[in-house]
Amino acid sequence: MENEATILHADLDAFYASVEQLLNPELRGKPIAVGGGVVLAASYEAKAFGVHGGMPGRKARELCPQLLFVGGHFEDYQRLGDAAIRVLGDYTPLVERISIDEAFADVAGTAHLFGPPVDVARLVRKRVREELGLPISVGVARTKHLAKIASQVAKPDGLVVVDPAGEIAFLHDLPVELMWGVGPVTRQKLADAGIRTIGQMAELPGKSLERLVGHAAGEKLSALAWNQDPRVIETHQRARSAGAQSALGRRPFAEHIYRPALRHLADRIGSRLRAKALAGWTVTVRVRFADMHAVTRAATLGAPVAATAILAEVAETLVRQVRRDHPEERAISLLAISVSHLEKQPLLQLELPLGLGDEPLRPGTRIGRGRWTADRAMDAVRDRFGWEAIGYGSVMLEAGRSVPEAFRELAEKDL
DNA sequence: TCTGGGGTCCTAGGACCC
DNA sequence: TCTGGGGTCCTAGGACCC
Repeated sequence: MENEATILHADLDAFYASVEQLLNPELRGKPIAVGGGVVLAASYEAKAFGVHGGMPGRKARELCPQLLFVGGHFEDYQRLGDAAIRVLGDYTPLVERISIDEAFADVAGTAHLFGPPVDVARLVRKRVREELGLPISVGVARTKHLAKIASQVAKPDGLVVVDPAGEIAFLHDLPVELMWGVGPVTRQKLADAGIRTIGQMAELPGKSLERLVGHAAGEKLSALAWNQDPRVIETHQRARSAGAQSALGRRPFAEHIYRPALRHLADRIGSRLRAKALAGWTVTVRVRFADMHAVTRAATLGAPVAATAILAEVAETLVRQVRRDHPEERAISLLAISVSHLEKQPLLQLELPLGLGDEPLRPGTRIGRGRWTADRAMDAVRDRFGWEAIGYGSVMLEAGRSVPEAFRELAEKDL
């Protein structure tokens, strides 16, 4: 069994852009970008001009003057992404969703029902095309790493099967940046050492690779280059942190700016945590200055927190520390809060003394006055009437303004 | 007019304990 | 007074992924 290619990696092509072209036939065959200030997704027609996700809208327009910017149908993205993953789920319970538009599946145990993995892959592609109207690429291989690379090679709208007998031949001619874990920095380091293909990386002595990219990354990349991938399908993984961030443009580093912004971020995180009965011990704040250089400050508390007001107060204290440490910085461009070391909360939240002044936070600071009841009441109102009904939700809408609220929710991982 | 948002994991140094 | 090593936790920063 282990020598058979039973892992599928399915990846919807240019997902948001494809949905827009599905919903509006006039957009089909044309270069389009979802987003505005920043490109969230580009159609293949736009990619031909060099436009890609994450690119500033202005640069995209320079590359492709006829580029059409379209508004996001965020609810449709969620609906169609869910539907595509459900198609995979029709053939095996072993589905690991990676993001809104991407998932692994292991069909080892269901061949007697649906035929060999290649047949399942063809069926999935056919059904997603016919039932949802979307192109999806699928890679089939013996490991997750090979299946993922195969689906990338298959794009757009293709199917690639890696025969277990030909894995090394398939892998070794490909460029290193197709590997999981090789981003721009590592790609450049490897290029500087004359390494461009996975085969060249495999030939490199392990020690040399570790000197280039560090111990852990070196070991992982070496194993992958030699086609050793120990990862298995994991159907549900617990979240390790929950965070929120907001780009602010360029604003004064002043309390009347960061205080309401932090309130809003704390509110988003707090309500997500409470919805899953989670709380976290460590609060991390990130402040990005006008020159895009960023610093972080963290504090591990004496009790896990999920209350909006507590999160906001801790975050404000940490940001004040940043301001004290960087008095020369006059403007900020982004604020972020993250809560980690999460744990499941018992039903009752204890009332604890609050000890936060202007002095720096120290590990073990006792903190966590309840405010649980008020937060839960607010959460309940929102469950019925929506996020905007109550609270800090609208405070930052005019200030933040970069990305629609709905897009944030798409990016949220299940906690 | 610069440059989104939500995550995971690793490294390195210091504190602290044994 | 000086020397020492291992283990763990914490913080800050960075690379990477979608």
